[in-house]
Amino acid sequence: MPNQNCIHCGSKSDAEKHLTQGELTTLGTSCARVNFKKGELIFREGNVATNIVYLTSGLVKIHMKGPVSDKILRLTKAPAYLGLPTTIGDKVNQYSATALSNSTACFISLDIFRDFIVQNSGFAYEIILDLCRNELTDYQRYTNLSQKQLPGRLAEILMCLSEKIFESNRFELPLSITELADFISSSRESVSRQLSEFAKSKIIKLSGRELEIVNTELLQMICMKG
DNA sequence: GCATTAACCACAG
DNA sequence: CTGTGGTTAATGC
Repeated sequence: MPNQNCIHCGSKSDAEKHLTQGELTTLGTSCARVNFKKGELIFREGNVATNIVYLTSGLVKIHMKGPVSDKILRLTKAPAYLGLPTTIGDKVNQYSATALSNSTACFISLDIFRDFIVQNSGFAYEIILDLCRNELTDYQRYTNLSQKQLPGRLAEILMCLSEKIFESNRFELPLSITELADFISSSRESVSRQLSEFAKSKIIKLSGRELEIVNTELLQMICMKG
């Protein structure tokens, strides 16, 4: 595969915008762009981490194996880095990333990436910023999810999908019922029932995977009350 | 006690 | 994988 031309790439991360022409050229020699189909694994928990992965298009779930079942940690929408903590923080991936839609990701050699952090403070700062923001939203989600009952937890995820991911009241559910359960730490049966409940009380409309939030105010209420 | 919540199991599409 | 019904354990009036 020929080297990527990162200099003129339109999907640079905020950090990469700080790179010099020379650094971008270096980046090009060690960056490979790969397409993934919906459902394909981008990197696997337990494998050796040798690349930084930057998602340029698509939606991805970050998940790890629990003692009982899979646990979805986070949904990540492009553009975003997928595994900075697991790639830099350990030699082996602590979690997996799976494409929820057709996606494109750049694989960047860890050595090069580390050099940029050491050499370029603007680049390093953006990376730290990214990590900090993610950590904050994760803290928020986990405190929220751990203190709400099922309706509140499900409502929160639906609101999040609607507001943050799709920016619409109407969207196709990117997660199966089982995955929703893995996300909000519940059982698939409970999620299934709760979704029907929401539909029955006209808060949402669900046909197949198509979901429409009809009564946003009420869903918001349920979300906040827990 | 009684009601509520939600997990677990089993079975059927 | 999803939906449903029955059962059960924990928790809160």
